[in-house]
Amino acid sequence: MSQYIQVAEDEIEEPIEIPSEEDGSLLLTTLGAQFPGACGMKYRNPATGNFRGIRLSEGRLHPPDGVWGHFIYIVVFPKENKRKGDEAVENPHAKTKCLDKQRCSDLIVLGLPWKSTEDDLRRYFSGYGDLLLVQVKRDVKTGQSKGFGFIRFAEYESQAKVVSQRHLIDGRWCDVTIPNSNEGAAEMISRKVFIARCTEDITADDLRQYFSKFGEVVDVFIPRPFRAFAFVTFSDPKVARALCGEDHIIKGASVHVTYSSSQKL
DNA sequence: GTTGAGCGTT
Repeated sequence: MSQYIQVAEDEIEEPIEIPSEEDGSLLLTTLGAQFPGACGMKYRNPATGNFRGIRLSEGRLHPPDGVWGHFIYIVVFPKENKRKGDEAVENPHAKTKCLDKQRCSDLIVLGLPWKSTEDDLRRYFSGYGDLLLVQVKRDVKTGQSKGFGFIRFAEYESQAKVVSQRHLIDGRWCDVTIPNSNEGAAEMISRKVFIARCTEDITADDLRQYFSKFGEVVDVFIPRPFRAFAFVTFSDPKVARALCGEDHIIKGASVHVTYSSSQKL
């Protein structure tokens, strides 16, 4: 029969009571309704003092030895959410940690009228939430718009809403999607990452300072003359790997992190 | 001065 199970974000937080299904299993979706981004549960085994994982099968969590009992269960979130130096970890408001799974990305806006400006885009999309980036791509010589641009929201909810519909901007229907990130060689192991789309005012110090919050930076290299990219080397390859595929805003520019294509390991 | 699927000065 259905019962209520005590679940908490961690051992010091107050538990929430969450209902199981008729067969005693707990739907992961039910857990996710209270703890967005949750991927499992664990509990402290009194006999050993260790955590024990709860069995998950086809979206259902199953009680240990057939009964939930009086334990307080702890929600488990994906490992990426616990990245060292991530601001969500330092944030005292634990709730933001759950939403961390769904991070904002840059969004491409396709089909813009030739005349649309960044101000037009900002005016239009600010109705959906706070914007961290607004760009209209132009021919560097003529200044003529290429008919597409990029935006980025502060909140994932804004992003989710915007990509779910078409947009009438200055009389033309535009599509907004997550851009093609050229993440081909995913499983290479390296401490060095390639930083694409750098602007000329981003210095080596800027890069070092910015990326240090994710892990120890051991080298920064910016090719001269300016070529709009740079290399950052971390002491820990795990930090490099975690950052790959991400976009980061530095001095107003959305830089893109990948592994560098030509690399001697 | 033009255009209308795509992907951001590697």
